[in-house]
Amino acid sequence: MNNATLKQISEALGLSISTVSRALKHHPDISEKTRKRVVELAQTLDYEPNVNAISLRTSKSKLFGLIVPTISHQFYNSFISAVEEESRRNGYSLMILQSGDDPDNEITNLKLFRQNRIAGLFISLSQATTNIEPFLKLKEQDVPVIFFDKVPESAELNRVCVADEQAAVISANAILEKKKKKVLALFGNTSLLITRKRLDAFTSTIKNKQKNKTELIIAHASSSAEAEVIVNEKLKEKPDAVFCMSDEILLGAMKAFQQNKMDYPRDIGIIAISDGLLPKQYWPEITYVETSGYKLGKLAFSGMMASLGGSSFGEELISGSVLVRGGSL
Amino acid sequence: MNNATLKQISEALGLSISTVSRALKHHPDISEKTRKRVVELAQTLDYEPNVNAISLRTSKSKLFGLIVPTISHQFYNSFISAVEEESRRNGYSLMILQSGDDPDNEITNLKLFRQNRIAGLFISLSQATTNIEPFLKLKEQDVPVIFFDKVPESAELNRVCVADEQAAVISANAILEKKKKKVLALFGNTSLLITRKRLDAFTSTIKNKQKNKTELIIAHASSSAEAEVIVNEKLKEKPDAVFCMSDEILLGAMKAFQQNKMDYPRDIGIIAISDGLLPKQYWPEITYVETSGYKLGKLAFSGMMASLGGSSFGEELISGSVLVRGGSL
DNA sequence: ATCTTTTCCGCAAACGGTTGCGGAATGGTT
DNA sequence: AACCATTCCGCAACCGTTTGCGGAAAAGAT
Repeated sequence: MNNATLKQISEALGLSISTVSRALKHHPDISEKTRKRVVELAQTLDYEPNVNAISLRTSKSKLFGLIVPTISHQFYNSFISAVEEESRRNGYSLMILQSGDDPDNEITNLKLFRQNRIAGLFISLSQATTNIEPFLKLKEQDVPVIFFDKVPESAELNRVCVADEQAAVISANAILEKKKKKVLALFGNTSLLITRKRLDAFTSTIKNKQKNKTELIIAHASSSAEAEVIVNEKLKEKPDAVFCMSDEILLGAMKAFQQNKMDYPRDIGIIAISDGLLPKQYWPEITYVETSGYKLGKLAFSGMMASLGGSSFGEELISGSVLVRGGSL
Repeated sequence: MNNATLKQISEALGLSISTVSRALKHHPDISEKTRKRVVELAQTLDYEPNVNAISLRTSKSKLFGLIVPTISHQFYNSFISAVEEESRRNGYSLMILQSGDDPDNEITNLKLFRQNRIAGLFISLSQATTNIEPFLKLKEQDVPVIFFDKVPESAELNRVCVADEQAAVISANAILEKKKKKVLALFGNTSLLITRKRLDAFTSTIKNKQKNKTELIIAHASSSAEAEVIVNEKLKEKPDAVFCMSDEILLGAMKAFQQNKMDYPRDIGIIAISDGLLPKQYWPEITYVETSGYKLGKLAFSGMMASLGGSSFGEELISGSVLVRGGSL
């Protein structure tokens, strides 16, 4: 389908294939004169080494796989951008697949990746995934697996997460600082580790400062639509602040706000944990605790390179969850 | 890096490599007895044919490339989902790269794709791309190129677009139907064919129905932030309807609405051309003319398969742009 | 003139899978 | 017993690249 080969160049120049190969990679055996001739022709012919031949020979590909529940999510978008950037800088390519939050698709994707002989895998698990056996099998075959964001519980795996507890604590403190008395706190599905971590950190922070006597209404939603319904319902209890643990939930909450013509921050305060894109879509902009997918991507990539180098690491947290003040609290 | 090879299976079974190969693909030369033995062992060994070896041998890869300005866009997300689905169904893989709306990145991405010997390319051009020479070169090497959404002007290329004119006409008619008198119409950068098509169709539809004497304020914005500023400004002229030709512009307009505490549809009507995700984030939901990335993706894929089969096609339009009524007009 | 370096380059095998061709083994027919 | 057809399988070459090894040619040393 494509272009020139070493053989073609060698024949055109009356050299052997091996000489051309060596010339192209500055092997000291090759004279400067010959090298120049080769390089020149290679350029005019748009020669690109055939990665298939190289991969076949070395049994090493320069391809990473990445699986996310959906790319239609700002957090993952920025994560992907970071990994893509770093991959390129390090001579790797990246293949992106979506699980659609379906464990079956994860398996299918995994098979595709194995066929393509990926050198490593980044994965954020689907909500329903319980069996991580297939991923371990990959690991046994010396293909590093980096779990990120939605990670399994087993501790000896390579995991990269945002600072869940920290983000929740910062959120809780921001709410307490504003002397809110009745907080509606919205979380995702508790089957996810990430949910439980944020939930625990948030509630214990609120409760430990008993002098405030802040009341807490906790609810769970596993989709925007669900969050919308719940907020519509709970608004009757007149909370003076709402906390959303994710973009998805924030979206539902904001829709409920609009339906009830809530005037924030006057009638009610709102704060969320977010990557930062969605909060800026509203006016006043939503106050949020930033969990950067981009930074996490960079971290995940360095973890991958370390794993390729043979080292393994426990769970790592990204440090800088930081409060970004909008006008919503 | 990975698993079993034909050689390993053949040695374990005391057969030759070729017999194993044939057994695995139901070649009639192989007896049922032998085939069963082979298939069984292959399964327990998790045998997967090495795509590198196959690609190397056939000079054909089962990999498509796809370039979009950014994956952080609902229209492209759904387009990608469609192409991904179809690719999988047809035994292809998909590699996704972002140009970041930068022609230089497009070239870099193209190089990556050539190294990976892609079998075909889907691309939505960056705003600034003027030189499509490199894509033509690909085409000469029998790698079909399907342009979609942001397409170049040359007519003999394979192009797949949404029904731009139709969508604009539907929007204009919806506005006229509501007897609006002063319409603020927001468009993107005129360097894009897509902008000019929508602009022309929209304005001529409005103007041709002179009995309405509808006044038209036309403005251009190439980002959300710009749209926000413009709407804030133009709101002083008291339009009674706003038209946004894209999600990006709608986002900016809505922010300006919120800043001015506009109560739509009471104070002002709004309508947009969109894939449908963003309009549903607001309440009341925004009335929009749907341009489905998903459908376009399906169309693009069938175009790709046709091209691989040797046929070429002119510009194709997706038929069904349809009005989805929210509560905003 | 003979021998040793140095410089420069080619041979060949290997990575894993496919496939045309030829051939051994088996069974059946006279 | 001689022959033919059928069934089943292996040999070998090829895709493009890399690399250890060995060797020819040129240059230098004695």
